[in-house]
Amino acid sequence: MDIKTLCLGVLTQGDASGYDIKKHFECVFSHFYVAGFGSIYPALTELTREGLVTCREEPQPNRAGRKVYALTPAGREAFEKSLIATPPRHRIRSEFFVLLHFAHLLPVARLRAVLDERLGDITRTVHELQRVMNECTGGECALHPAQRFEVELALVTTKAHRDYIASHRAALLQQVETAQPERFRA
Amino acid sequence: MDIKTLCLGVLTQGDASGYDIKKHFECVFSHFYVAGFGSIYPALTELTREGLVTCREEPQPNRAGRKVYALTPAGREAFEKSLIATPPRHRIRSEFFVLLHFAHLLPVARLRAVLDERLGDITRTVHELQRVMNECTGGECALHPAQRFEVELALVTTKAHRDYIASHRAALLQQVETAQPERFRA
DNA sequence: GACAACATGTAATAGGTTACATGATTTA
DNA sequence: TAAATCATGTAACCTATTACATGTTGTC
Repeated sequence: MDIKTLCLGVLTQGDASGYDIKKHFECVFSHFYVAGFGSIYPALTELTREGLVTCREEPQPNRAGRKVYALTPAGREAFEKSLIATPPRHRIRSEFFVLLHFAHLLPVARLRAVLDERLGDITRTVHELQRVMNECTGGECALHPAQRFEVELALVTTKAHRDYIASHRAALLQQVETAQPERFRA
Repeated sequence: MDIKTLCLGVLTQGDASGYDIKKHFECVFSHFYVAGFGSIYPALTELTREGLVTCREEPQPNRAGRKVYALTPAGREAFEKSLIATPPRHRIRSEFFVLLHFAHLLPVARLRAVLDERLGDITRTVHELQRVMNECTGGECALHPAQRFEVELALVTTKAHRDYIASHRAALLQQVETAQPERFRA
Protein backbone atom coordinates (compact mmCIF):
# COMPACT_ATOMS: atom_id res chain seq x y z
CA MET A 1 0.00 0.00 0.00
CA ASP A 2 1.39 3.35 -0.98
CA ILE A 3 1.30 6.74 0.71
CA LYS A 4 -1.40 8.05 -1.61
CA THR A 5 -3.85 5.39 -0.47
CA LEU A 6 -2.94 5.96 3.15
CA CYS A 7 -3.61 9.68 2.72
CA LEU A 8 -7.07 8.84 1.41
CA GLY A 9 -7.52 6.71 4.52
CA VAL A 10 -6.61 9.56 6.84
CA LEU A 11 -9.05 11.82 5.00
CA THR A 12 -11.94 9.38 5.60
CA GLN A 13 -11.64 10.50 9.22
CA GLY A 14 -12.09 14.18 8.34
CA ASP A 15 -10.58 16.99 6.27
CA ALA A 16 -6.94 17.74 6.90
CA SER A 17 -3.89 19.60 5.66
CA GLY A 18 -0.63 17.93 4.66
CA TYR A 19 0.76 18.96 8.00
CA ASP A 20 -2.18 17.39 9.86
CA ILE A 21 -1.71 14.17 7.91
CA LYS A 22 1.96 14.07 8.83
CA LYS A 23 1.01 14.38 12.51
CA HIS A 24 -1.49 11.58 12.06
CA PHE A 25 1.29 9.38 10.68
CA GLU A 26 3.49 10.27 13.64
CA CYS A 27 0.88 9.61 16.30
CA VAL A 28 -1.72 7.09 15.22
CA PHE A 29 0.11 5.29 12.41
CA SER A 30 3.64 5.46 13.74
CA HIS A 31 3.63 1.88 15.00
CA PHE A 32 2.96 0.43 11.56
CA TYR A 33 3.88 2.97 8.89
CA VAL A 34 6.26 5.87 8.33
CA ALA A 35 5.94 8.79 5.94
CA GLY A 36 7.62 12.16 5.68
CA PHE A 37 6.61 15.48 4.12
CA GLY A 38 8.59 14.52 1.04
CA SER A 39 6.10 11.80 0.25
CA ILE A 40 2.90 13.29 1.67
CA TYR A 41 2.87 16.62 -0.21
CA PRO A 42 3.48 15.12 -3.66
CA ALA A 43 0.86 12.45 -2.86
CA LEU A 44 -1.77 15.11 -2.12
CA THR A 45 -0.93 17.04 -5.30
CA GLU A 46 -1.29 13.86 -7.32
CA LEU A 47 -4.58 12.88 -5.62
CA THR A 48 -5.99 16.32 -6.40
CA ARG A 49 -4.98 15.95 -10.04
CA GLU A 50 -6.76 12.58 -10.11
CA GLY A 51 -9.95 14.06 -8.63
CA LEU A 52 -9.86 11.82 -5.53
CA VAL A 53 -9.51 14.78 -3.17
CA THR A 54 -10.30 18.47 -3.38
CA CYS A 55 -8.23 21.28 -1.94
CA ARG A 56 -9.42 24.53 -0.41
CA GLU A 57 -7.14 27.21 0.90
CA GLU A 58 -7.88 28.47 4.40
CA PRO A 59 -6.23 31.82 5.05
CA GLN A 60 -5.21 32.23 8.68
CA PRO A 61 -4.64 35.51 10.53
CA ASN A 62 -0.91 36.28 10.89
CA ARG A 63 0.06 32.99 9.32
CA ALA A 64 0.62 31.27 6.02
CA GLY A 65 -2.60 29.83 4.59
CA ARG A 66 -3.26 26.15 5.09
CA LYS A 67 -4.34 23.91 2.25
CA VAL A 68 -7.11 21.73 3.56
CA TYR A 69 -7.88 18.56 1.64
CA ALA A 70 -11.23 16.76 1.52
CA LEU A 71 -12.16 13.37 0.13
CA THR A 72 -14.42 13.30 -2.96
CA PRO A 73 -16.97 10.47 -3.45
CA ALA A 74 -14.60 9.00 -6.06
CA GLY A 75 -11.80 9.17 -3.49
CA ARG A 76 -13.81 7.34 -0.86
CA GLU A 77 -14.78 4.67 -3.35
CA ALA A 78 -11.19 4.25 -4.51
CA PHE A 79 -10.03 3.85 -0.92
CA GLU A 80 -12.66 1.25 -0.04
CA LYS A 81 -11.93 -0.76 -3.17
CA SER A 82 -8.21 -0.60 -2.50
CA LEU A 83 -8.75 -1.72 1.12
CA ILE A 84 -10.72 -4.78 0.09
CA ALA A 85 -8.04 -5.73 -2.44
CA THR A 86 -5.07 -5.27 -0.08
CA PRO A 87 -3.44 -8.48 1.18
CA PRO A 88 -2.71 -8.32 4.94
CA ARG A 89 1.07 -8.27 4.77
CA HIS A 90 3.21 -7.45 7.80
CA ARG A 91 6.89 -6.86 7.21
CA ILE A 92 9.68 -5.95 9.56
CA ARG A 93 12.85 -4.20 8.49
CA SER A 94 15.14 -4.19 11.47
CA GLU A 95 18.73 -3.07 11.69
CA PHE A 96 18.44 -3.95 15.37
CA PHE A 97 18.04 -7.63 14.51
CA VAL A 98 20.89 -7.39 12.00
CA LEU A 99 23.12 -6.04 14.76
CA LEU A 100 22.14 -8.89 17.08
CA HIS A 101 22.78 -11.41 14.33
CA PHE A 102 26.31 -10.10 13.80
CA ALA A 103 26.96 -9.07 17.40
CA HIS A 104 30.10 -11.26 17.51
CA LEU A 105 31.68 -8.69 15.15
CA LEU A 106 30.71 -5.80 17.41
CA PRO A 107 32.51 -4.35 20.46
CA VAL A 108 30.66 -5.22 23.68
CA ALA A 109 30.28 -1.55 24.55
CA ARG A 110 28.52 -0.96 21.25
CA LEU A 111 26.22 -3.94 21.79
CA ARG A 112 25.29 -2.55 25.20
CA ALA A 113 24.52 0.85 23.63
CA VAL A 114 22.46 -0.83 20.93
CA LEU A 115 20.33 -2.68 23.49
CA ASP A 116 19.84 0.48 25.54
CA GLU A 117 18.87 2.53 22.52
CA ARG A 118 16.36 -0.09 21.46
CA LEU A 119 14.94 -0.23 24.97
CA GLY A 120 14.53 3.55 24.92
CA ASP A 121 12.76 3.52 21.53
CA ILE A 122 10.42 0.75 22.50
CA THR A 123 9.55 2.40 25.80
CA ARG A 124 8.57 5.49 23.86
CA THR A 125 6.42 3.37 21.55
CA VAL A 126 4.66 1.77 24.52
CA HIS A 127 3.91 5.16 26.06
CA GLU A 128 2.56 6.41 22.73
CA LEU A 129 0.27 3.39 22.36
CA GLN A 130 -0.96 3.74 25.94
CA ARG A 131 -1.64 7.41 25.34
CA VAL A 132 -3.80 6.54 22.31
CA MET A 133 -5.69 3.95 24.38
CA ASN A 134 -6.32 6.29 27.29
CA GLU A 135 -7.25 9.34 25.24
CA CYS A 136 -9.75 7.39 23.23
CA THR A 137 -11.28 5.19 25.88
CA GLY A 138 -13.84 7.58 27.34
CA GLY A 139 -14.64 10.85 25.58
CA GLU A 140 -15.49 12.00 22.11
CA CYS A 141 -12.75 10.37 20.02
CA ALA A 142 -13.96 6.82 20.51
CA LEU A 143 -12.08 3.99 18.84
CA HIS A 144 -13.88 1.43 16.70
CA PRO A 145 -13.71 -2.11 18.11
CA ALA A 146 -11.15 -3.12 15.48
CA GLN A 147 -9.04 -0.06 16.27
CA ARG A 148 -9.08 -1.00 19.93
CA PHE A 149 -8.01 -4.50 18.88
CA GLU A 150 -5.28 -2.97 16.70
CA VAL A 151 -3.82 -0.83 19.47
CA GLU A 152 -4.03 -3.56 22.10
CA LEU A 153 -2.37 -6.04 19.74
CA ALA A 154 0.46 -3.60 19.11
CA LEU A 155 0.71 -3.03 22.83
CA VAL A 156 0.99 -6.67 23.94
CA THR A 157 3.47 -7.39 21.14
CA THR A 158 5.64 -4.40 21.92
CA LYS A 159 5.57 -5.12 25.64
CA ALA A 160 6.61 -8.73 25.06
CA HIS A 161 9.51 -7.43 22.97
CA ARG A 162 10.52 -4.93 25.65
CA ASP A 163 10.22 -7.37 28.53
CA TYR A 164 12.37 -9.99 26.83
CA ILE A 165 15.16 -7.49 26.20
CA ALA A 166 14.92 -6.02 29.71
CA SER A 167 15.10 -9.38 31.44
CA HIS A 168 17.80 -11.02 29.27
CA ARG A 169 20.00 -8.03 28.54
CA ALA A 170 22.42 -8.49 31.45
CA ALA A 171 22.91 -12.21 30.87
CA LEU A 172 23.63 -11.66 27.18
CA LEU A 173 26.22 -8.96 27.85
CA GLN A 174 27.96 -11.13 30.40
CA GLN A 175 28.08 -14.12 28.04
CA VAL A 176 29.43 -12.02 25.20
CA GLU A 177 31.99 -10.34 27.44
CA THR A 178 33.53 -13.63 28.58
CA ALA A 179 33.50 -15.08 25.06
CA GLN A 180 34.94 -12.21 23.05
CA PRO A 181 38.68 -11.61 22.55
CA GLU A 182 40.49 -8.82 24.33
CA ARG A 183 40.37 -6.29 21.48
CA PHE A 184 36.59 -6.13 21.66
CA ARG A 185 36.30 -5.16 25.34
CA ALA A 186 36.94 -1.52 24.42
CA MET B 1 21.14 -0.79 5.82
CA ASP B 2 21.10 -1.83 2.19
CA ILE B 3 21.16 -5.21 0.48
CA LYS B 4 24.84 -4.86 -0.46
CA THR B 5 25.89 -4.61 3.17
CA LEU B 6 23.64 -7.50 4.12
CA CYS B 7 25.22 -9.63 1.38
CA LEU B 8 28.64 -8.88 2.89
CA GLY B 9 27.21 -10.01 6.22
CA VAL B 10 26.03 -13.32 4.82
CA LEU B 11 29.46 -13.86 3.26
CA THR B 12 31.19 -13.44 6.67
CA GLN B 13 29.60 -16.80 7.46
CA GLY B 14 31.17 -18.51 4.45
CA ASP B 15 31.38 -18.34 0.65
CA ALA B 16 28.10 -18.47 -1.20
CA SER B 17 26.38 -18.02 -4.54
CA GLY B 18 23.59 -15.53 -5.20
CA TYR B 19 21.16 -18.38 -4.95
CA ASP B 20 22.57 -19.44 -1.57
CA ILE B 21 22.30 -15.88 -0.29
CA LYS B 22 18.67 -15.71 -1.38
CA LYS B 23 17.98 -18.89 0.63
CA HIS B 24 19.72 -17.36 3.62
CA PHE B 25 17.42 -14.35 3.37
CA GLU B 26 14.42 -16.65 3.20
CA CYS B 27 15.39 -18.82 6.14
CA VAL B 28 17.57 -17.01 8.64
CA PHE B 29 16.80 -13.38 7.82
CA SER B 30 13.17 -13.71 6.81
CA HIS B 31 11.84 -12.44 10.14
CA PHE B 32 13.63 -9.08 9.85
CA TYR B 33 14.52 -8.46 6.20
CA VAL B 34 13.33 -9.30 2.72
CA ALA B 35 15.28 -9.39 -0.52
CA GLY B 36 14.69 -10.94 -3.92
CA PHE B 37 16.98 -12.01 -6.76
CA GLY B 38 16.37 -8.67 -8.40
CA SER B 39 18.29 -6.91 -5.66
CA ILE B 40 20.80 -9.62 -4.70
CA TYR B 41 22.38 -10.27 -8.12
CA PRO B 42 22.99 -6.59 -8.93
CA ALA B 43 24.36 -6.12 -5.39
CA LEU B 44 26.92 -8.91 -5.89
CA THR B 45 27.99 -7.51 -9.27
CA GLU B 46 28.50 -4.09 -7.70
CA LEU B 47 30.40 -5.49 -4.69
CA THR B 48 32.74 -7.35 -7.06
CA ARG B 49 33.38 -4.14 -8.99
CA GLU B 50 34.22 -2.39 -5.70
CA GLY B 51 36.67 -5.13 -4.69
CA LEU B 52 34.74 -6.06 -1.54
CA VAL B 53 34.07 -9.60 -2.77
CA THR B 54 35.65 -11.90 -5.32
CA CYS B 55 33.83 -14.24 -7.63
CA ARG B 56 34.93 -17.68 -8.81
CA GLU B 57 32.98 -19.80 -11.21
CA GLU B 58 32.37 -23.38 -10.14
CA PRO B 59 31.36 -25.53 -13.09
CA GLN B 60 28.99 -28.31 -12.08
CA PRO B 61 28.40 -31.59 -13.93
CA ASN B 62 25.20 -31.45 -16.02
CA ARG B 63 24.29 -28.10 -14.63
CA ALA B 64 24.81 -24.40 -15.16
CA GLY B 65 27.95 -23.17 -13.38
CA ARG B 66 27.50 -21.46 -10.03
CA LYS B 67 29.21 -18.19 -9.28
CA VAL B 68 30.58 -18.45 -5.78
CA TYR B 69 31.39 -15.21 -3.99
CA ALA B 70 33.97 -14.74 -1.22
CA LEU B 71 34.64 -11.81 1.07
CA THR B 72 37.93 -9.92 0.60
CA PRO B 73 39.75 -8.36 3.59
CA ALA B 74 38.49 -4.98 2.39
CA GLY B 75 34.98 -6.41 2.30
CA ARG B 76 35.17 -7.70 5.85
CA GLU B 77 36.52 -4.38 7.08
CA ALA B 78 33.79 -2.47 5.26
CA PHE B 79 31.14 -4.68 6.82
CA GLU B 80 32.48 -4.32 10.36
CA LYS B 81 32.74 -0.54 10.02
CA SER B 82 29.25 -0.33 8.60
CA LEU B 83 27.93 -2.51 11.43
CA ILE B 84 29.39 -0.28 14.14
CA ALA B 85 27.95 2.82 12.45
CA THR B 86 24.44 1.42 11.96
CA PRO B 87 21.76 2.81 14.30
CA PRO B 88 19.52 0.04 15.70
CA ARG B 89 16.29 0.96 13.94
CA HIS B 90 13.29 -1.35 13.86
CA ARG B 91 10.46 -0.45 11.50
CA ILE B 92 7.22 -2.18 10.76
CA ARG B 93 5.30 -1.73 7.53
CA SER B 94 2.01 -3.48 7.97
CA GLU B 95 -0.97 -3.56 5.67
CA PHE B 96 -2.51 -5.85 8.28
CA PHE B 97 -2.60 -3.02 10.81
CA VAL B 98 -3.93 -0.64 8.16
CA LEU B 99 -6.79 -3.07 7.50
CA LEU B 100 -7.57 -3.28 11.22
CA HIS B 101 -7.49 0.49 11.49
CA PHE B 102 -10.04 0.87 8.71
CA ALA B 103 -11.96 -2.33 9.41
CA HIS B 104 -15.21 -0.38 9.75
CA LEU B 105 -15.02 0.16 5.97
CA LEU B 106 -14.51 -3.55 5.29
CA PRO B 107 -17.10 -6.34 4.93
CA VAL B 108 -17.06 -8.63 7.97
CA ALA B 109 -16.29 -11.64 5.79
CA ARG B 110 -13.20 -9.90 4.49
CA LEU B 111 -12.09 -8.99 8.02
CA ARG B 112 -12.47 -12.61 9.02
CA ALA B 113 -10.36 -13.70 6.03
CA VAL B 114 -7.73 -11.08 6.88
CA LEU B 115 -7.42 -12.33 10.46
CA ASP B 116 -7.18 -15.94 9.30
CA GLU B 117 -4.56 -15.16 6.69
CA ARG B 118 -2.48 -13.28 9.23
CA LEU B 119 -2.82 -16.15 11.68
CA GLY B 120 -1.59 -18.54 9.00
CA ASP B 121 1.41 -16.36 8.13
CA ILE B 122 2.42 -15.90 11.71
CA THR B 123 2.10 -19.59 12.46
CA ARG B 124 4.50 -20.26 9.60
CA THR B 125 6.90 -17.69 11.02
CA VAL B 126 6.78 -19.32 14.45
CA HIS B 127 7.52 -22.74 12.96
CA GLU B 128 10.42 -21.30 10.98
CA LEU B 129 11.92 -19.67 14.07
CA GLN B 130 11.49 -22.85 16.10
CA ARG B 131 13.19 -24.82 13.33
CA VAL B 132 16.17 -22.47 13.46
CA MET B 133 16.36 -22.85 17.24
CA ASN B 134 16.15 -26.64 17.17
CA GLU B 135 18.54 -27.19 14.29
CA CYS B 136 21.16 -25.01 15.84
CA THR B 137 20.84 -26.00 19.47
CA GLY B 138 22.97 -29.12 19.51
CA GLY B 139 25.14 -29.98 16.52
CA GLU B 140 27.67 -28.28 14.31
CA CYS B 141 25.82 -25.09 13.31
CA ALA B 142 25.91 -23.57 16.78
CA LEU B 143 24.37 -20.14 17.28
CA HIS B 144 26.29 -17.34 18.95
CA PRO B 145 24.74 -16.16 22.26
CA ALA B 146 23.45 -12.99 20.61
CA GLN B 147 21.93 -15.02 17.76
CA ARG B 148 20.16 -17.20 20.29
CA PHE B 149 18.92 -14.01 21.95
CA GLU B 150 17.83 -12.71 18.53
CA VAL B 151 15.80 -15.80 17.64
CA GLU B 152 14.23 -16.13 21.08
CA LEU B 153 13.29 -12.46 21.06
CA ALA B 154 11.63 -12.86 17.68
CA LEU B 155 9.91 -15.97 18.98
CA VAL B 156 8.39 -14.48 22.13
CA THR B 157 7.28 -11.38 20.23
CA THR B 158 5.71 -13.34 17.40
CA LYS B 159 3.98 -15.71 19.81
CA ALA B 160 2.52 -12.81 21.79
CA HIS B 161 1.20 -11.40 18.52
CA ARG B 162 -0.30 -14.75 17.50
CA ASP B 163 -1.83 -15.47 20.89
CA TYR B 164 -3.54 -12.10 21.08
CA ILE B 165 -5.15 -12.56 17.68
CA ALA B 166 -6.14 -16.16 18.39
CA SER B 167 -7.80 -15.35 21.71
CA HIS B 168 -9.56 -12.12 20.71
CA ARG B 169 -10.52 -12.93 17.13
CA ALA B 170 -13.99 -14.31 17.86
CA ALA B 171 -14.99 -11.46 20.17
CA LEU B 172 -13.88 -8.86 17.63
CA LEU B 173 -15.83 -10.46 14.79
CA GLN B 174 -18.96 -10.66 16.92
CA GLN B 175 -18.68 -7.02 17.95
CA VAL B 176 -18.16 -5.87 14.39
CA GLU B 177 -21.00 -8.02 13.11
CA THR B 178 -23.57 -6.53 15.48
CA ALA B 179 -22.33 -2.99 14.87
CA GLN B 180 -22.07 -2.92 11.08
CA PRO B 181 -24.95 -2.02 8.76
CA GLU B 182 -26.73 -4.64 6.70
CA ARG B 183 -24.81 -4.08 3.46
CA PHE B 184 -21.57 -5.22 5.07
CA ARG B 185 -22.72 -8.65 6.25
CA ALA B 186 -22.05 -10.04 2.77
C1' DG C 1 3.52 -34.58 -17.75
C1' DA C 2 3.75 -31.04 -14.47
C1' DC C 3 5.83 -28.77 -10.86
C1' DA C 4 9.46 -27.58 -7.67
C1' DA C 5 14.17 -26.61 -7.08
C1' DC C 6 18.54 -25.15 -9.04
C1' DA C 7 20.76 -21.15 -11.26
C1' DT C 8 21.61 -16.30 -13.26
C1' DG C 9 20.65 -12.14 -14.89
C1' DT C 10 18.44 -7.47 -17.11
C1' DA C 11 15.38 -3.50 -17.76
C1' DA C 12 11.70 -0.64 -16.72
C1' DT C 13 9.36 1.29 -13.35
C1' DA C 14 7.73 2.63 -8.96
C1' DG C 15 8.51 4.45 -4.82
C1' DG C 16 10.37 6.78 -1.08
C1' DT C 17 14.22 9.46 1.36
C1' DT C 18 17.14 13.32 1.97
C1' DA C 19 18.45 17.63 1.50
C1' DC C 20 17.32 21.98 0.12
C1' DA C 21 14.52 26.30 0.32
C1' DT C 22 11.55 29.65 3.03
C1' DG C 23 9.36 32.12 6.65
C1' DA C 24 6.07 33.34 10.63
C1' DT C 25 4.67 32.51 15.48
C1' DT C 26 4.79 30.69 19.99
C1' DT C 27 7.06 28.99 24.04
C1' DA C 28 10.86 28.41 27.29
C1' DT D 1 17.25 34.71 22.07
C1' DA D 2 17.00 30.11 20.96
C1' DA D 3 14.24 26.38 19.93
C1' DA D 4 10.06 24.25 18.74
C1' DT D 5 5.86 24.29 16.11
C1' DC D 6 3.27 25.66 12.21
C1' DA D 7 3.28 25.36 7.14
C1' DT D 8 4.46 24.09 2.16
C1' DG D 9 6.93 22.47 -1.40
C1' DT D 10 10.85 20.76 -5.02
C1' DA D 11 14.65 18.08 -6.98
C1' DA D 12 18.09 14.76 -6.97
C1' DC D 13 19.09 10.55 -5.65
C1' DC D 14 18.88 5.98 -4.14
C1' DT D 15 16.89 1.64 -3.79
C1' DA D 16 14.12 -2.03 -4.53
C1' DT D 17 10.33 -4.41 -6.94
C1' DT D 18 8.33 -6.54 -10.87
C1' DA D 19 8.31 -8.68 -14.91
C1' DC D 20 10.83 -10.64 -18.33
C1' DA D 21 14.18 -14.06 -20.24
C1' DT D 22 16.33 -18.88 -20.17
C1' DG D 23 17.47 -23.60 -19.28
C1' DT D 24 18.42 -28.12 -16.51
C1' DT D 25 17.46 -31.74 -13.13
C1' DG D 26 14.85 -34.25 -9.93
C1' DT D 27 10.47 -35.49 -7.91
C1' DC D 28 5.40 -36.70 -7.74
